[in-house]
Amino acid sequence: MTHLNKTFAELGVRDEIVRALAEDGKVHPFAIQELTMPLALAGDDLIGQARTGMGKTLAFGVPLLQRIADDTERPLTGIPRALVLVPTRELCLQVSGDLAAAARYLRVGDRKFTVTSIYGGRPYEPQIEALQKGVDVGVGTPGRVLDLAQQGHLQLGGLSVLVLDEADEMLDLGFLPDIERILRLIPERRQAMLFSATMPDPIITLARTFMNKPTHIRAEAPHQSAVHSTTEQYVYRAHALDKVEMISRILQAEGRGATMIFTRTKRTAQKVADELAERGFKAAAVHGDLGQGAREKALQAFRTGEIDVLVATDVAARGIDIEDVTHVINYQIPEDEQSYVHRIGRTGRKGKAGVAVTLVDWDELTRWALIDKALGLGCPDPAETYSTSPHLYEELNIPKDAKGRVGPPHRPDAKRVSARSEERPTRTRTRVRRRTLRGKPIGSHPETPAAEQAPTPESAEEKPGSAPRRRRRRRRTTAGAGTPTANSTGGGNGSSTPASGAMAEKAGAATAAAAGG
DNA sequence: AAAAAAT
Repeated sequence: MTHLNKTFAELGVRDEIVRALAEDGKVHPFAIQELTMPLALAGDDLIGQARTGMGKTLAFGVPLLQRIADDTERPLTGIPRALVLVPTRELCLQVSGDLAAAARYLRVGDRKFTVTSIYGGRPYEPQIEALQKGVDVGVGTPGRVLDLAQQGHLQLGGLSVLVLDEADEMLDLGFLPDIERILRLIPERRQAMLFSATMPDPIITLARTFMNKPTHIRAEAPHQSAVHSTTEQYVYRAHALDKVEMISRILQAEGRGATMIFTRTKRTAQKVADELAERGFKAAAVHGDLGQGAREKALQAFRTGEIDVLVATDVAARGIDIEDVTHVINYQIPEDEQSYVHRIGRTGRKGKAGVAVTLVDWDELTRWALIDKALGLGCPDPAETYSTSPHLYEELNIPKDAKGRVGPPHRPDAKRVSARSEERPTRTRTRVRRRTLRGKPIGSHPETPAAEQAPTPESAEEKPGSAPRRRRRRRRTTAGAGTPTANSTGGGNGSSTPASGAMAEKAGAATAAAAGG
């Protein structure tokens, strides 16, 4: 599922790039990279789809670098020849870092090949200076790219390659206007490559309006789940006031590594991060209300392991590649199925195992059911999982009541707690779907580690100092589905791409991180 | 309806 058979060298990638990749442990390309190479090098427009963490960045990055570096008819002049657009500033830094790493041995005459990031929230000067000194590949966010282009500092007339990373997001309503403006500044004759793990049909239809007979390449068969089979998905119903407590217990699970917690709003992200920090966890928040410096600082601290809990809005849902993220927790359910796929895609990358826990609040049941249905998870009503999944239950050490139901955490302030616990939806539990949920997480491996009774770090005591927490509404729960593998081909509009051959399974290799500031 | 993205 992840790899085919050739090496980067065998695919015709030039020595300088092969050497850089090899030094970073990348010798065998991931399936999407190998499938994309021939078409991308030929200059074809294409839509590339592969699951999260399976090497999409280099799938367009390597051929992009190779193509413009090899173009003898149009030697590099320092005017950008390729532009990669991404939805967030942090992803901009990551992608530009990845491309710069792959290009580090390439040279243009007597200078180095240049990749630069162009994004907002930072002073203009450094970016303008870099552009004036000469840039071969630009990686940027729409707003700043447009801004610098309109100011005349970024010349887009020389582009021969345009890439939309997280393409479905880039073509979503919020970004579309900017993308359309940028397209008007780019030469008609250019190669366009769109990549994402999720590509809703309407988006593909829209994409075809500005692409030239794009080939749709998929590393997995269309019917396969967009989620890795190596990621175990759990869904629980949870009451608003219990979420932080539940999470604090999950955070004590044996084997937990770096963990990302997603919220629907910026306020909640900050609140949860603060509460977890108060409880002694090494946590920080990342969301759009923070200054760019704080955003990058938090992400960097998370990358280095200085902190191991990152609470974020969807600003960090896509593309961010951090090794060893073992758990992803949805404190609030995502807006749609694409967001769910991308959020939990922060774990289980490159063949590694991952755990995704979604907490669903009563108010979110209807919306959750839609996501469940869209992804075929088979767990539409978390309320019914209330007393199931004893397995995970033990593993996460989430408290349950005498009847074995996942109950509210034990709190000194028994009054309030008991009152609320009586309201718990004991009733709603139909047994119908229980079989689906019994025991192991839906779609996960039958064998899972046993429980671990880790003591709560700090029981939920009332913090004198902390102000009475304002509660927000929104919750989530339930389990996920397992997944597949393999490759296949997708027939895009007119053209289609051949499926891949046998996929050798190999861990390691491929995509890397790097960010650079 | 939320978040992101230029200032």
